Amino acid sequence: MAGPTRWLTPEEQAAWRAYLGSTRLLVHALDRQLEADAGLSFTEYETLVRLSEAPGRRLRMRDLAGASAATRSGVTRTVTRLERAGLVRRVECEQDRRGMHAELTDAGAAALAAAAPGHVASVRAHLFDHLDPADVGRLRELFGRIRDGLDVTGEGAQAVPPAA
Amino acid sequence: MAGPTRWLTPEEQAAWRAYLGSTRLLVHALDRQLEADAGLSFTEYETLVRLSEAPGRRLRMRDLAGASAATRSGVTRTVTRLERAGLVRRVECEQDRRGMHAELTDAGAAALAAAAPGHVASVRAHLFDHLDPADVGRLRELFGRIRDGLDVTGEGAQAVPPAA
DNA sequence: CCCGGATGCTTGACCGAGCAACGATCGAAG
DNA sequence: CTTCGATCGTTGCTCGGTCAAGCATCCGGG
Repeated sequence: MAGPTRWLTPEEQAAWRAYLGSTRLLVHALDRQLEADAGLSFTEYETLVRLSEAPGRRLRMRDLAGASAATRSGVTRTVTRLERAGLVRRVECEQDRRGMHAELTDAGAAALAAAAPGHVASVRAHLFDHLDPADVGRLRELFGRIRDGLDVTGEGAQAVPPAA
Repeated sequence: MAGPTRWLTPEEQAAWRAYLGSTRLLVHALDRQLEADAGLSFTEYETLVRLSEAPGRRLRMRDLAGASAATRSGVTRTVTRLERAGLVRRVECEQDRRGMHAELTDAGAAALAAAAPGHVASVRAHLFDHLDPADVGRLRELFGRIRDGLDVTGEGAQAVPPAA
């Protein structure tokens, strides 16, 4: 530890709690909405989105994992679930025989198309309706920085620098 | 649905993804840090914090649930875990014989005191070091509004208002 | 060519959280 | 006082996720 703890100011604490609490409620609400409306979990929905944006509507498992901040095993199980539902198909990789592609099926694309409007409406209602354009830009820039500070230096040692 | 879907603008989409991704990474990092440093999950840590702030260092289960955006059953299990570790004690409620208090033990207070500096340092390193005071105020106000828009009107019907 | 370490995906064991259901208790209405 | 609906906390079930181990494959050094 570098020195005495610098506790959060009341303002920081309030911001931190509002951020945590609202995020938890928001994700939960989106999850429920998707599940009720389209029979998809938020994770599954996001997986479909990634695939739909990828060239050839397919992505290697590792890339899917990297893009989602999830572990490989989590991706495996999610894809298995989606495959069982017919929304995704596994395709072997020719260049690397270890590799696996997850490929969006037509049914998957249809499911995504059906689920998207409700999901977007929910995100708008709960999040963006409370933000003006300046907020959006600020949020983007701010959380972009936070993300970069996290996923590049993944290790916890960085959390409490030794001296400087 | 009120009308054609208003998709997210590229800016909104970027903000949304940065927000989601960084939050996921952040919470995960905090969880790992706490677990490694103090043997507590983030949920457990938060529970101890709430109790430490409550009068008499005790809170009813329902209030604990309400404060944490968690379900009653989740609180039951968390408290059971903490009780098994000796950090919390269950105390029956005199006014309401259905009720249960969770009360912080001295060992619990000590565990919290030991865990807090590292946790706060981690929150600073990953979050507040990227924010200036104006950002903090803005975040607080903004997420406060989002939270209020979510936990008061808990129902999903509000997500897509019929007309107005 | 062969071998050893690294990488990619999967699987098994475990854990934490939510939902639904349950028994116990409260409180208000008759 | 009795009764009926609502509330509190707990529990069974299931789901989704991580961790660690495993097998197959790749790739670079001898």
